[in-house]
Parts: sequence; C-alpha cells; structure tokens
Amino acid sequence: MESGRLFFDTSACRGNNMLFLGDGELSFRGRSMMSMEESSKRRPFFTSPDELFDDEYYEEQLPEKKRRLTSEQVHLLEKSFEEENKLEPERKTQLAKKLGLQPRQVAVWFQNRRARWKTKQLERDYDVLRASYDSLLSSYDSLVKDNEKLKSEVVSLNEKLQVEAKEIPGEPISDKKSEAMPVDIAQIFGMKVVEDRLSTGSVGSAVVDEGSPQLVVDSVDSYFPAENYAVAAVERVQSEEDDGSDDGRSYFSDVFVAPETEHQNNEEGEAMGWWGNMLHNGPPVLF
DNA sequence: TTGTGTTTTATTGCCTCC
DNA sequence: GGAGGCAATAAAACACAA
Repeated sequence: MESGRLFFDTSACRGNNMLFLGDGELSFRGRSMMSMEESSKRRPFFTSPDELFDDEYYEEQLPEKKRRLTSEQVHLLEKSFEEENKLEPERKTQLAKKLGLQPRQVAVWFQNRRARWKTKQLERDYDVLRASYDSLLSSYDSLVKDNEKLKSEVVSLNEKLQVEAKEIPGEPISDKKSEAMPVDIAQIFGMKVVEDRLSTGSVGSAVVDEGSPQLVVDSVDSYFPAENYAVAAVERVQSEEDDGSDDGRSYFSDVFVAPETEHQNNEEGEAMGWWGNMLHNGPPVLF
C-alpha cells in the first residue's frame, strides 16, 4: 500500500490536542516528509500530564507528525478496554472528550488493541496446545518403551520354556510345568489368572503376541498339554468360525481380554491389536 | 551514530449487519 | 447505503546492539 499522510496542524486541532485528522479526515497519497530540522525537535516518548494542558506544547508540534499517546491516555484506554473491548458510540465520545482525542483516534486505538489482544491470545492458545501435545507425546513414548520391554520379556520367557522342555525330554511336562508356568508368567506381568469358567469345560490360558513367538503352539508339538492350552485355542477359533464371528484377527489377539469386555473388544479392538487391547481394557486377564 | 528490529498509530479495502 | 469491524499494511516512533 503506497500511502502517506500529510497532517495539517490547524489551530482548531491544536487547541484540542488534535494533530491527527479525525473522522472526515483529509488524506493524501504520497510520502509524508519530515525535514532534518523537524526530526531534531522530537519529543520524548512520554509526555507529562502538565504538558498535556500546556498550550505551548501543542503549538510546538509540527505538522504531519504522528504523535504517540501519553501514558495517562494509554492507561485510561487500557482500563476502559479491560471493562469492555468493544466501543459503543457513546462511550467512544465520552472517552474522546475525557482524553482530549478525536473519537476516531479512540476507535482506532481500540481496533489496534483488539488486534494485539488477539495475537497474544493466539500465542497463549498455541502454548497450551504445544504443552498438551508434548505431554501426550511423552506419555506415548513411554508406553511404546514399556510395550517393547514387555514384548522382549515374553520372547525371552518363551525361549526359556522351550529350552527347559528340551532339557527334560522324558519328564511328563504336563505335571510339572504346564499348569505352573503360565501362573509364573502372569505374575511377572502382574496379571490376574482366572479359570475360564465360561469356556466349554477347558481351562485355558495363554501369553501371546501377534508379532512375537507364541507361547502356545499347535497341539502336536506343544510343550503344553493340548487339553489345557492348544485345544482351548482351537476350540475357540472353531466356535468363532462356526458362528461367523471371526473378524480375521488371530485367535490370540483376544485371549487377554477379560470375558466381560470381550464383546466390546470385538467391536472396537480391530485396529488396536494386542497392545491396543492392553491399553484399552486395562490389565489383561488369563483364563 | 547508524542500522535494524519492534511497537504504535493510522489508513485502506473488504465484509457483514441493519 | 452507511456504520462498524477486521486484516493487511504503511510509516513514525522508539529501543538497542555494534
């Protein structure tokens, strides 16, 4: 915008602290010029209240000079702005009279003040959102770390179990390990172990992850007795296939879900996976 | 002193509302 | 159509480092 102003210092304006053109102002295209002599006469930023009522003060003012409001004027305007940031015509006139300003100047001041307030408000909002985002990010990171840690624990426990199974080939593993081990694992994870009284006669439990080696393998090679684990799994998968409720997920993905939340999980858990279920449903329950 | 960045005052043009 | 609001911008006034 190529605009400049010439401020005409009329006596009428001068007597009323008006170096600015108010409503019905004259404005000119072109640059405002200020000579070296004029600029050397610049006043300090703040004017004393006494000066405000000094005629000479205004007579000294040179034409075309844009003057800042005094601290008193700004203070009063700020107070008024705090009360109400919009300016009705009556209040504008009153303020203008009180401050010795043009109503137009008061209106402009309020306009600019609203703009400054809005900018500050945007900055505050940004800070709040930023803090919230940072906090969420930090929580997420720590959950991801926990998740990784738990996964690796599951893997290492699985490996241990397999090694132990090979070391005692003749041992009837079902007596010694098959029932105790899941409980141990559950204790490590702080899980609650319950019997699956809801399932069809079998007591199953499993610790699994979609992306990691599974504790429960097929009934032929399984370390665990089929009647306790694999069969239960197969039965469950079978029943889901039969009634058409299989949503394509691994059977194991919902093994952890407490019975009362299973239905909910089937509806919502598809996109969440194993860890999503953990987060969504709270501590997993073995059954 | 001077260059540069920031703040303040004011204008312009567009939009909405009555 | 006029009044008033807002965004964008100009330009003066000011602050401050080099």
